[in-house]
Amino acid sequence: MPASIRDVAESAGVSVGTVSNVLNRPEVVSAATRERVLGAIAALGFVRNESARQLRAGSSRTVGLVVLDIANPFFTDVARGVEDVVNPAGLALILCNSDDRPEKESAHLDVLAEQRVQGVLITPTAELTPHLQSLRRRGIPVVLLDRRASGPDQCSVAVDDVLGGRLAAEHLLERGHRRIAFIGGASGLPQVQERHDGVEAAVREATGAVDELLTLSPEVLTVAGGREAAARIVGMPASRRPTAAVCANDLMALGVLQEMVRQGVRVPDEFAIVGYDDIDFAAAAAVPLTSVRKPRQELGSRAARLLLDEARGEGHVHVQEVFEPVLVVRESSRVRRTGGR
Amino acid sequence: MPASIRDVAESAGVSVGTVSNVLNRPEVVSAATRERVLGAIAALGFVRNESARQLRAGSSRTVGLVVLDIANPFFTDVARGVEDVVNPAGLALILCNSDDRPEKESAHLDVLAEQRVQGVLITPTAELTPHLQSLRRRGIPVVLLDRRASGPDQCSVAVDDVLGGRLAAEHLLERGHRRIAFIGGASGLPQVQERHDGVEAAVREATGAVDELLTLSPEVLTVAGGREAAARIVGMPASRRPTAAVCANDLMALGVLQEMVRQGVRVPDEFAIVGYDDIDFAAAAAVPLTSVRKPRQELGSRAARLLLDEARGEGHVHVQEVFEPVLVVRESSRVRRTGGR
DNA sequence: CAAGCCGTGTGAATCGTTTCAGCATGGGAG
DNA sequence: CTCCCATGCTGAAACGATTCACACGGCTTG
Repeated sequence: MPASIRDVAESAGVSVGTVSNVLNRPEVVSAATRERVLGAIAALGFVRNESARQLRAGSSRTVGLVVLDIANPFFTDVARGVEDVVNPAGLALILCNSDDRPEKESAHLDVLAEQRVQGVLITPTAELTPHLQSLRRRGIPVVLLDRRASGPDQCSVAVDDVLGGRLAAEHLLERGHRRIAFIGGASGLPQVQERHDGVEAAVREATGAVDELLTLSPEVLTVAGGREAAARIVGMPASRRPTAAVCANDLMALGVLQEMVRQGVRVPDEFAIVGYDDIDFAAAAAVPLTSVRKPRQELGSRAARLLLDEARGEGHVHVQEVFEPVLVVRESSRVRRTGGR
Repeated sequence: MPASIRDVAESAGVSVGTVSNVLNRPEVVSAATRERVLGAIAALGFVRNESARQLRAGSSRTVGLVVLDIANPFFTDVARGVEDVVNPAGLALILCNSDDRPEKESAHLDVLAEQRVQGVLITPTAELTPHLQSLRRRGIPVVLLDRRASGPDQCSVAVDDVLGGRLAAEHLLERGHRRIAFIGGASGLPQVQERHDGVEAAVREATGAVDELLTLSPEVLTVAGGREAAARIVGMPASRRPTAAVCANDLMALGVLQEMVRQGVRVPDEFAIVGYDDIDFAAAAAVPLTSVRKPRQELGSRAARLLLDEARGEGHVHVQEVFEPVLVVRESSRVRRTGGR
């Protein structure tokens, strides 16, 4: 129903080839003709049909971004970094939310493949779905985001999460904490596992044993999950109860904080909390959260640049970028009245 | 380069029409042929080219959502509501962020038009761009989100913001506050204007004058904007300084809170704050925020349902839905020591 | 036994754009 | 005057899937 390039051509009294030229290489068309064509385009309200162009061109002007949790500000910050690179390049971003569910992830990847996106940025769920492999086999660039590539045949942009976990744990150990909890999801995400490993290593080095490390795995990596974990901690006998927690992300840390406050446990005096990601809301929490900061926006923009480079082809070399996290100390882990150095 | 339907047909020894039938109406193909074709599809790794299908079909399997600020959790919650309706319907969601900038909004709308989306959900910037009108003229359904339609010729899903503003203000007035600030952006968004009007009306009714209402317009409707406004308030002489603020959204309320805390102003004792939207983080703030709650997810899902209905055609009637907001009282506006009833 | 029907499958037209070989036209160089 | 080239435009092929009229057997039916 909408006007096509043929209608424009007819109305301007030229051939379709000329209209296409006006659209794509205006310099080869004489000024007079160009004006006439542009007039017709405006008069008819012509809008190029991207499907047709794309069918001819073989690929679209879009890239896909698949995140684990769109409600987590960490990912919207990442998305903004991606957008800042991708839009100026004339590409549109299709933002998908997998909710950490492999089926949703696969479904989204299928759609992106059908759309013939130029490439996909993804923070995948724990197990890498075959859909991801098949995308790559089809020659569609895939860059892993916040997750290290398993081999040198793929780009990835991640953060040294072992270090991040270690920073968090060492900070608590220095503060005199000995019984520490690590709160991460049960989904088996490698990022989370690495954070755990960093914490564990630090605890072992400081105490000579890891018995002191309690690992809790709430169902989901959200505020609700944090609350769930905190409730379990509060339910423990005081003799075995940890005095501090490292959370695998800030949402869970906020959940832990909320539940502790609700149960009358004072933070940080009776229980210290360290989060991860350092989202903006961490600093604004009831008790401002100590957190492991990642360069969120830069993570996204760097990944997007790598993707565009790979999509351009021509001597692209795969890069596995690893950023260094930094610990930001705030109120939630301030030195304890009772213990400490 | 990827396998086309023709390759599949050849490999399975059937015509392309038959392959298409296997894909779209499997029941008209005999079981034996179907198996053979499916085998060929799997063997070749065939993925349907959506552009080609769409070129023929005339419209795509996508809808667009344009929001003012992707970093505002209010909008991600809305987006989730949209997704919950749209994905099960077999449609993909293209999420766009206008950052409250008309140029970005227009650019996104152009892209969506070229993509031939089934429809667009949008929280528009202050002035309605001509691009929006031209979309509608092209027969593409547009549903306004969190913004009332100006006429009965369009669907919209909004919240009674005059009421919301009134609820917030009456609450503060009951608590004994007289000099009240309204903190909203300078962008001229009608939603914000309506919240202001509600506050103003309540103040006038309670005090007989509106002199007591101070309106501040930070540049942006974000945490930074809130901080900016708070700094100005703190800089005022105590005699004229407001004792409470209604903020046009929770991000700004959080910013106000942060700045007040930083400047040593006690909340709520010296300064009370009411936010708007009731995002999850409002309850988790340093001082839990009183806020005007909107049904965020439902806003999105309702709008999406209206959009799908309109896109389906056949006797669609435009609906201007208005939800009622509810005030959720928390710590940031608890009764003052000094004043109050 | 002719007619009609059902179940399967074929093949060509079609969607709207891009691209490219090629055709006029006219002007300048030789 | 002829040759050549540049400029500006044309027209058709191509992209890949869908759809529809139609063909072909084999059956039922009257």
